[in-house]
Amino acid sequence: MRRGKVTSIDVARLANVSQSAVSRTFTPGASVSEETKRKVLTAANALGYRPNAIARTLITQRSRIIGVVVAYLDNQFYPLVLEWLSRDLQKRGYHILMFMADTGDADHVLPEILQYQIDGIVMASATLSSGLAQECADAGIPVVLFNRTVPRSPASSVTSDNVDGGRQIARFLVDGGHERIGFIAGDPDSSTNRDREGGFLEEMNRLGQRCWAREVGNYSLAGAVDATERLFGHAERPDAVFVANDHMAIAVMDTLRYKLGLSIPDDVSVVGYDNVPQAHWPSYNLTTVEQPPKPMIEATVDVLMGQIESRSVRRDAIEVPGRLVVRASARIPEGYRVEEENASALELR
Amino acid sequence: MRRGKVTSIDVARLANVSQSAVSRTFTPGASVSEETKRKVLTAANALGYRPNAIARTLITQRSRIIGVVVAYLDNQFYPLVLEWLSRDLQKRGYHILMFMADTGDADHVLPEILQYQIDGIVMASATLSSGLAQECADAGIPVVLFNRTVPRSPASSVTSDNVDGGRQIARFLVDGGHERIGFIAGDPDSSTNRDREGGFLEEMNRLGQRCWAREVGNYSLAGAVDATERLFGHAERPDAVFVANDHMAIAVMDTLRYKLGLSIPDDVSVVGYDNVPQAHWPSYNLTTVEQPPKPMIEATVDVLMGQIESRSVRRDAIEVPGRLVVRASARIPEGYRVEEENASALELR
DNA sequence: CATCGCATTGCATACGAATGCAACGCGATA
DNA sequence: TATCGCGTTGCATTCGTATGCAATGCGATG
Repeated sequence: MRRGKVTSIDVARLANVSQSAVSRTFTPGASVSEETKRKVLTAANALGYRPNAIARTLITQRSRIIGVVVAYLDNQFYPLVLEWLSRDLQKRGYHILMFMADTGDADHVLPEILQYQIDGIVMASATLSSGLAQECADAGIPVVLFNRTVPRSPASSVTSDNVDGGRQIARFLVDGGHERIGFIAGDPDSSTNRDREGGFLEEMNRLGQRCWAREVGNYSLAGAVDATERLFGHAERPDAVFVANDHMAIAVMDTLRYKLGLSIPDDVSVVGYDNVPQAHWPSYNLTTVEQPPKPMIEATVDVLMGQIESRSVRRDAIEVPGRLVVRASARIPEGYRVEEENASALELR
Repeated sequence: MRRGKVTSIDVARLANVSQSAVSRTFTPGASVSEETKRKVLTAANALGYRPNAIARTLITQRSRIIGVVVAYLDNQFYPLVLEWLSRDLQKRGYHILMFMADTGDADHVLPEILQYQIDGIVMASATLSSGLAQECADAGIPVVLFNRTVPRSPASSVTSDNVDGGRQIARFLVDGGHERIGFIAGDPDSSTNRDREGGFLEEMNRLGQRCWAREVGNYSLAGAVDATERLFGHAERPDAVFVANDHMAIAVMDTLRYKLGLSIPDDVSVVGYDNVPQAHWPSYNLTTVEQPPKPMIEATVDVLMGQIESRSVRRDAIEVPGRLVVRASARIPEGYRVEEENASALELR
């Protein structure tokens, strides 16, 4: 009895049928009579039989496991993505095998991943080199870069329109009458930062302004604090900052208020990116661009399932629109509608 | 070449050895000469061979996979646990298969879990009935309840000393001269809430006070907001609140400040539990009891590895001490040392 | 009544790696 | 030179399930 040692053969024996019959009973669409199925289910139930997913994987060449690579989980955006992605996949009979990458680069975990015969890979807050992405493609394993793109990579990607988001923010801040608009960058090598900054600068330029100052925060809290101190360490300081994501923006706000004694938005406007749950906590009330998690996750699952079912690895690139969410952390220009939060501003789910 | 179709047989053929030799090369401690090993590794490298973990699992009866069941990830405590647990396990060659439970009760995901022949289970922010825990024990699968206990369950558990934490908070608040101390409970059925509340009430009693008022917040943000409004909705209001975890305490603070216009800690002291990263964000500066994640995770991994290696499922119950972390959200009595945060209060990692 | 077709069933094999067992080779020893 | 022992090696089997193929039985049709 130990180690869940009930096999299809045990069930077959008890039900007086062949092992094939047992297998067919648990294979949707297989050819079994109602009568046989009933006998098998009764026996299976009596013995507490559960099909062995590992053995099934070996023969069908499908594990129904998706490898998810993450580099960090302290930016709240990612835990939420993980939760919903997992629920979505679970509904379809798939499960997540987690891999933590040390830095943003996940190449070193790939060999481990490949050992598990997973059906697909999702990279979130981590990137894969084109070389390894190609290797996955050759092996017939679909890869989705979540919230990232890599130029000539064969991997698929799901992102929000970061360039447009950057533009919206530039317009919003200029419309608000700001004249010294600064930028705190995330990881300068990341596609999210490049796109957000690119759109932002482009639109600033179109509107006849230049980015007044720029510091790098590397998407970390400590980096954001330092960047803020550098940015505001001079006699003349910015009257607005665009911070490349909410995670940093919150640290920026705290630093501005509690270390530099500035008032938001009276002394300085702050805008972030992502719309993480904390962004509408009353302490922050952060104006930001939403990256809609649900649509992004749905797209990710669709891409994966599509490629898995058709057994063809393609390069799908899905981009969902982002939406400016206006709250109170930045001066509000004429014509912008302030986000109406739920009855309680803290109803997060 | 597709589907990573390189098997140990292919390698054996190329290296002019038997399949056994290939297997032994990749099995630490097996009997192979240096010479053979070299040939095999060369061939394996040339073909890009990776042992198939699924096939290995089938024969060795060990998957090196730990099933982790979580009910939600919005309380920051859990993503961090997940991250570190995953890193710890990865170092030892184990990986996490994630399961999301719908409510706190995880019984319905167990059948799915069992199909994957996992070597152990960790339940975090989710509970298993004693019946199913017993089933796992019978199947030889160790189960660790993380941050939870269940009375007569055969499952192991790792917790911090919640009773003592509750006592420390009572003492701290009474020492602070508070006279109307309220409590906002989490999930009343959870062991964490019971223990924290139990220790708290016991010590209050010992010090000659009673809990002035109590509301239930169910460990959710919305619940905490409502509980706060009920608790402070009368003419006479508490001069201190103990909130059963930080996640809720933050919502409580925001509600007190921005909805009720109260000042912390001048009008009311707030104390939480867990010491999540947000607790030392300058906006909150929350006094709380730390549940030390690293020791708790180490204990969890030790328990799992111990039981897996000895092939014996026991009921280990590990309890690590908690520590009161004094910050600025509650009036500070004589004799308590305020926590010195790192250079930057935002250096979280 | 003979024939055909379809649905159901069992047999045998395959998936990829680990391992008990026996055989082998080599050097050391008597 | 014959024997012993140890370190290597290959053979054959095993893990638990899925599935192609052939065999069976049944009712329907002519």
